[in-house]
Amino acid sequence: MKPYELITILGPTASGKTSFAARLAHSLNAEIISADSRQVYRQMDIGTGKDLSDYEINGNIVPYHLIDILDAGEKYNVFAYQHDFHQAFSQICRRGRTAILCGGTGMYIEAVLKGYRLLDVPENKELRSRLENKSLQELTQILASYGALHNTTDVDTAQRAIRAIEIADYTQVKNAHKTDFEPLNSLIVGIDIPRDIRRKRISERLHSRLKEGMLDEVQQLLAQGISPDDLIYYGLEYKFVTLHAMGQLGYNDMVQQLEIAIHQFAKRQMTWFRGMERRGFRIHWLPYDMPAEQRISQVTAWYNHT
RNA sequence: GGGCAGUUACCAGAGUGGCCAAAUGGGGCUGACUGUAACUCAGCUGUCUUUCGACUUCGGUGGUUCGAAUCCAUCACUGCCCA
Repeated sequence: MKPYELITILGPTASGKTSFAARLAHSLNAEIISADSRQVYRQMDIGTGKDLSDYEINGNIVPYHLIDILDAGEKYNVFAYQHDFHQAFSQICRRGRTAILCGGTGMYIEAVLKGYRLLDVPENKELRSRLENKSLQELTQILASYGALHNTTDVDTAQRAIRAIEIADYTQVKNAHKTDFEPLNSLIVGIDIPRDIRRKRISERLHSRLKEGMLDEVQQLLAQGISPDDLIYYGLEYKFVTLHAMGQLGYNDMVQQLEIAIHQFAKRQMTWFRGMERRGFRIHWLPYDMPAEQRISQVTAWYNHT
């Protein structure tokens, strides 16, 4: 069996994966590569639950990558992630250290582990405005007219169909090259947390983040000129708090709806991880409440024995 | 004490004699996803059954009727108004 090239730690939000990954990294003299589609943004700290203090173990900062690499409001996507991941990964390898991929964005994790072949397709505003008012049926026809589909994403909504057309169109016109990253052999560890405890933690964490100034964080982003729509697109915290800031949602409704949305998000994350297992990834689940030292020695043993 | 309104599945809430296991929304569960993924979308959600279907439900009880969530009586509870 081929030796592991890295360790992946995954789990739903509020499962404690970051603090575990940091302790593990500290113990293995490893570095962490984040797999979180929202923590890439600077100034989006409380709402994305960055908890940068988690990376400090016994006074040492565990090196981490792909956090705070973009300004809020900028665009990011799987392609960029795949690229950035490999840049960080090869640096870490060059230093002779172990890389720990840790995060909750299932698609980003799968993209790098599986070696998705992607193309850097920028947003095509002209194309989008042209497709804006078309029905899903029309869009499906347009997409079909491009011939071979370049992906297998469910094209079940106009939004997804438009992006698929954008990609098909770009592929044709520019004749661009796809990324060519190899799949990676990773030990995958999942943090297993019972649903009721996960839900309880999510609720508690939401309330403490509100106390920590989550509303101010959003206010500040708005004050800097970031458009409400962009913030709303970021989802969850940024969506509901922005709606509240814009006067479209009362405080209590915001808290209530946001809490529900985060629970639903955590469920979707689990659906993705189970899907990965169905697609052939072996995930080693460890209980969320197993003592850290025990988890570290277990993971270390798995990692070394491949 | 008197008057009126109400009591429907986890919640909200339609339904006012047969087409009702009961609209719709929310929640919950399961799932899809190689492209903005903290997105977006789909299915299920009384019980048993893979399906067909069978069975038990619409506050309790007792009636009317071929047939009742729907009509009548009565009891209980809730809300509002008058005392």
